[in-house]
Amino acid sequence: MNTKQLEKKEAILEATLQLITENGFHATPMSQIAKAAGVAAGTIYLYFKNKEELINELYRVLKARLGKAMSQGVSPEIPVRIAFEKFWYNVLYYQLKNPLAFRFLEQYANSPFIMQSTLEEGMKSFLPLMELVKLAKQEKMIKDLPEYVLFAFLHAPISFLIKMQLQGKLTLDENTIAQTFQGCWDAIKN
Amino acid sequence: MNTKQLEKKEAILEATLQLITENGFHATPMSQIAKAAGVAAGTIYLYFKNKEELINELYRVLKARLGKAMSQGVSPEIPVRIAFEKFWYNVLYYQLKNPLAFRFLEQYANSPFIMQSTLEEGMKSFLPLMELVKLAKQEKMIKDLPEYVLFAFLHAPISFLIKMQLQGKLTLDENTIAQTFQGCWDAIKN
Amino acid sequence: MNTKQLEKKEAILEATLQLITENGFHATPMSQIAKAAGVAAGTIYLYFKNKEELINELYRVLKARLGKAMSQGVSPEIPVRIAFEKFWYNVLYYQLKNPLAFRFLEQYANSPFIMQSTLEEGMKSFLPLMELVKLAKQEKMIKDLPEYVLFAFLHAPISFLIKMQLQGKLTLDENTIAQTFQGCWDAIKN
Amino acid sequence: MNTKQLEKKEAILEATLQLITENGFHATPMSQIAKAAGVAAGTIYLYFKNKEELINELYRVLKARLGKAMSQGVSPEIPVRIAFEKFWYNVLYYQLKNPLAFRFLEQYANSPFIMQSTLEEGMKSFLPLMELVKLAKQEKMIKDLPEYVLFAFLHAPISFLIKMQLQGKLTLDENTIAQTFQGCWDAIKN
DNA sequence: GATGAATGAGGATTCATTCAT
DNA sequence: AATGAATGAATCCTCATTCAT
Repeated sequence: MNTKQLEKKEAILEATLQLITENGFHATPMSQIAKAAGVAAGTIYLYFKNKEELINELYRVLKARLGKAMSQGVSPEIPVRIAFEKFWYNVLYYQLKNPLAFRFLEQYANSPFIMQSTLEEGMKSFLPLMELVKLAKQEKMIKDLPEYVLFAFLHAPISFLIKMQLQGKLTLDENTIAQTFQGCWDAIKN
Repeated sequence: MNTKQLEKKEAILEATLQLITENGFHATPMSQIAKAAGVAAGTIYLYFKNKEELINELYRVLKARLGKAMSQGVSPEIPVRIAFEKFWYNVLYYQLKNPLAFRFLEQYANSPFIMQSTLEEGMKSFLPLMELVKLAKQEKMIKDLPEYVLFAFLHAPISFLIKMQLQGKLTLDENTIAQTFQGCWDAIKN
Repeated sequence: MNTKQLEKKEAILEATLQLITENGFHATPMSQIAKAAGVAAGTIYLYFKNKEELINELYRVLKARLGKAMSQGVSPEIPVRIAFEKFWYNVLYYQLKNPLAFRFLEQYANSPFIMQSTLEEGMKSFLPLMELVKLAKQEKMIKDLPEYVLFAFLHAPISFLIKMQLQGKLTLDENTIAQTFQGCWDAIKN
Repeated sequence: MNTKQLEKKEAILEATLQLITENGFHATPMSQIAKAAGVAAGTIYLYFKNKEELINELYRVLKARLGKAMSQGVSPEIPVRIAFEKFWYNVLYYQLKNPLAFRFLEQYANSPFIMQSTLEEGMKSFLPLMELVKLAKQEKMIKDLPEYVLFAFLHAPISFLIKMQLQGKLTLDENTIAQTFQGCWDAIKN
């Protein structure tokens, strides 16, 4: 695929994200996506098999971007506690800077439109964090709990708070954010 | 509305919960709901103005049930720490016993089908817990953080874990559950 | 049928006239008619076989009333010219005083809802006038034209003008009315 | 719109005229119109926003055609009396040659399906005749009556007689037609 | 590759009519 | 006689997808 085609595909995904997040899957006709992306309706089908494939691909792309952003600046030589903090802040700031992507992932992670296989592939974004959890657990730095439970404490409150912030119910200042991370850490630290 | 009519309305809501949670809003025709509820298609419209009203009413009903279950056995004279635990366990067990309701609420809380007003009404279910948070904060039993943050630590990890358990990714035994609550408490306690 | 029943039937016809003239046949559900008439939906079917029968009966009733009003004060001993005038004025004033009935008859005379037999029965309202036309023609007081043509000159312009007046496009004062009748007469007189 | 598309639009209008005049607006499903026009149901919606728009457009088109036919061969240099006659005969023959259009216009001019704006646009077809009426009145060739009254004498009887003829109640021969026009003229001439 | 006109299946909703009460 | 809850057939319209250009 050449550059022009990649741009076209990207435009379609971008339009889909925008429209489908605001209006919902079935309230967004393919024709509307095509219009917003500046292509003809039929063109979408040159890049995506059908509407379901389109939305699944969007899910994959956004999850991959999130995963990439999350691991930014994290490397094995960094102390574990600091690595956790980096992951945590990376996710927080990335989500706040990409509210549409965040809302899309929240909305469709539980929907019947996203296939099981897509969901599982999406989980891979969190692999580096899961690895760190495993490591820290082995080193007794954090509690001896099932990994999903430890992950829950790191992941779930933050998502909830981002949602609240995006809904305007809350404004997270630097200080609160720091305390919130501290809370997460208090929940799991040994 | 007499008993027979109430039963009919209940049957429609039940069928809606079942079908819409499994297949999604638009993949579930009203005719299918009617059939599953044992009524004619037109009958649904005697009880609900339209499909959107139906799903919003379902949301309201399920939220109200959850709210009622959550406050079971909680009263002002109970020590704060115990009250938190009661709320927390009530939610956990109610959700695990009502997986369809849980999945429905997860799926539709972020969807465009549920109206703002419905969402706001639904928030009332958590009022008693929010009040307790406020009280505990005043009494310096828990950290001096925005109430939404404190709430996030109590609410979000549990929801995440229920989802994992319902997806079969995890089995929460008594011991893990207890430790998980301890983690929540560690996150917020002073 | 006792008085109470007659009143009920009359109320149904009245509601039908009102609603169906304003909104149209298919935009007026039987349930709405029932409500406006102060009866239950099923009750209408005790008095009329179905919706079509109801509207046909309404047509018959209104035509009969018009016919009755039209012949008011006309009798064989009156001079022909005066009799014409009486008919003509009777129709004019009756229609202006019963705009709903006028609009209904205008609207439904050409619609597929009114059966041929109803239309033909309705024509009987005009029999006395037709008889007068026949007589006047024989007596060479008016032109030797087909009776329908003569009738057209007496009937059609007046209907058109009533419609205009009801639409607010025109206000017929005494003088204009007199001149208009004169025009009709000029058209047919010998 | 290219030729093929114009033909398609025309076919849809033609089918609509046919079916809706015979059976009525609500007794004619869009699917039936589509079938008769040789297109798919959805295709109609490429050319007309909805059923109401379709019928309104049909009204506009037929009114415009009538207007065009009416003014055929009329020009300012023609003597007024002759111009009236031309208008009058043009309308008569056009309507007799296009009975479906006539019946449609009769039926829907008073229906709630035709919007006020459509009606008003349709009135423009008669502008040339109205102008002539105004002129003749100024020149004292015809009576000093409100223009609508003068128009009524020219327009209404003819419509009535066309209807009678189309219903088979009457056969207008050359001679009768001429005398009928004479009647109209007698009604308004000074 | 790109277009967008055309398709036609599918579904929400309405409403005339019935019938148990 | 009167009710009004229940029915389910009927129809408008949308929209994913195709395919001739």
